[in-house]
Amino acid sequence: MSEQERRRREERALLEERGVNPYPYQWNVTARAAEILERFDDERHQPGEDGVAKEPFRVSIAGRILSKRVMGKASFFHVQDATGQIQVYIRRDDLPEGFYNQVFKKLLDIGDIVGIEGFVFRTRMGEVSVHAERLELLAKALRPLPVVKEVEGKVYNEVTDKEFRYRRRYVDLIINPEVREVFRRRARMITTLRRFLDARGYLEVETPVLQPVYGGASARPFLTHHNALDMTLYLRIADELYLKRLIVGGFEGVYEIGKDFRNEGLSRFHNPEFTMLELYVAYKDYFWMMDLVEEMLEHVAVTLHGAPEVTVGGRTISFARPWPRLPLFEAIERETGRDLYGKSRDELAAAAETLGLEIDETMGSGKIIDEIFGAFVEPKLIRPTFVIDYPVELSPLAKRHRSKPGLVERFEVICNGKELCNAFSELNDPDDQRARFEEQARLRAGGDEEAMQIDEDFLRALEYGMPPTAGLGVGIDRLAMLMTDQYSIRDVILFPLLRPEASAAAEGQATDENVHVFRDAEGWGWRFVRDDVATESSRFAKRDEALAEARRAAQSEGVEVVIDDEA
RNA sequence: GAUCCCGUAGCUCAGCUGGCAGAGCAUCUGACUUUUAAUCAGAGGGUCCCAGGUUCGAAUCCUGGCGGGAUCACCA
Repeated sequence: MSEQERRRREERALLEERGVNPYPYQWNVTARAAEILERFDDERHQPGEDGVAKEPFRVSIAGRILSKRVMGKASFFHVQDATGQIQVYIRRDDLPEGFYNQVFKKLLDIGDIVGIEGFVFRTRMGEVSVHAERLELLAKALRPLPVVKEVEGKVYNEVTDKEFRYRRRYVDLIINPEVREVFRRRARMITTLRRFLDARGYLEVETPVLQPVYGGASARPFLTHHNALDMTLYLRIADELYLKRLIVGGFEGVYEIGKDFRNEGLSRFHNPEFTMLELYVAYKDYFWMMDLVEEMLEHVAVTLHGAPEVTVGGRTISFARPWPRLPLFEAIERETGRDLYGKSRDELAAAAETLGLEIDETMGSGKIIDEIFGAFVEPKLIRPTFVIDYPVELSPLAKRHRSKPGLVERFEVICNGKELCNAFSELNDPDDQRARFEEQARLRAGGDEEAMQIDEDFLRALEYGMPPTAGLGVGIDRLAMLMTDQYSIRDVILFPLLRPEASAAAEGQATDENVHVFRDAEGWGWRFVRDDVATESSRFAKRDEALAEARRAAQSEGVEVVIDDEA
């Protein structure tokens, strides 16, 4: 514990000795900082010579102390509430005997949460402030807050360490107002989407996150286990198959905004859990859906920015309708000079190799086309663009194109070089769907861990008949990155996934019930203790090898793997 | 998974070719009743990420590890 933390605990004890509860129950807030600054009127509210205003502006506020300037028998400090900061002026002689010298000066710190009653005035230096007549501690902070100072727009001692900010987002939010603004804007964006869809009569629904069969996308899932039923469950990788069941059920427009989980790497565009909007509308096709997406995202941009233009990374991107609609193969031909439509797998592989891409045996034709698109086309598409008509191999849930053999009626919206939306005319022929699933099963047997599972119940639902349907998925986090001008997905997710802190692993969950991975002089190993009988592995040179073995052992024992913070 | 960069006080950071661990803010003591990065005088505070090596001597050099960031790969 640092000196400052020890001191704050002592202060708390001294407060308790004086009969002050460091954690009282409530405070009656009548005004917030931003609103006080806005409403203050010098004519009516500023006290005159006699110290009395025409109309005294009395307030009761609450917030966190962010700075403290003691000048003998009077002090100034800034308090921050949800709306911003306001200065408070406090004088010894306005408060009960001893309070100012013994409590305010000695026992209250930056970071403490306080309530203040008083009247609003403007100081000689011109800052609208609250003249405190009563001050009460509402919560004692035991850890010191990083002190960030700002003068004329220049910020001093700014906390720039990303790890600190992500691991202690609560501190980040206190000291970085622009971070609060990002998440407010994200919330406004989601509200705007919801209102847009509600206004059209679509039903917001919730479908299972825990699924016995996962599907709706190509991705590796997270596994979990249900004890009572003794069964493996998967965290959903997409909502799609359940939402389409609801279209079978007779709802004509359903949507869901929720988390999907994909057991894959992290990057500035990928977090293992992320937010997706999915929408399904009966009797519509992908052309109709393109119109809707344009209208919806233009509306979001205008609502958040007042105009369809959005600035991202110093570049202006317009969401104004209409957006270009570019067939996938045309886009590839435009950028590579090669017409790949209708080409065989081997011809595609040869083309890709002459373009400098590495192709291996396991890659099918759809995969090769996707590689070429990702390398040569996607990064070039900056303004929102519909890329349409994908190869059927890449799209096991999309309906075959009405006129172009080998393709499906599918579009992606690419914006700022990255996929933002994915949509299709939904496949509703149950036999074709079964054939597509079976093809996926073959890929799976061939080692493709991302191939889809056969979902028999979904096929049964289609056999009852699903109307023609248009479906859409929107990556909400990526849309939020665009709408808030953030470079990394971690900056639009409040608590992005990080490796656990070493101390957390050691203090938190380490029990003998689990398989422990450790490191000693001989290398990495694992051990497991049950009924005082220890099982210990031989040593591995690499942590990952020991970890993989430990996982196997843990799975067979039905326990967790714990990485010990030792050696 | 690969490559590069980073890890020093509560925060931001300096510390060169190896030689007593530093600054500003924060904290503590004192002064100061309209200050605002308040000011002035003083004080305390360190697992220099961890382990090993080289060396008379390591925050500094070397190796390995841990954590983070960036780029790439993977991933629609």
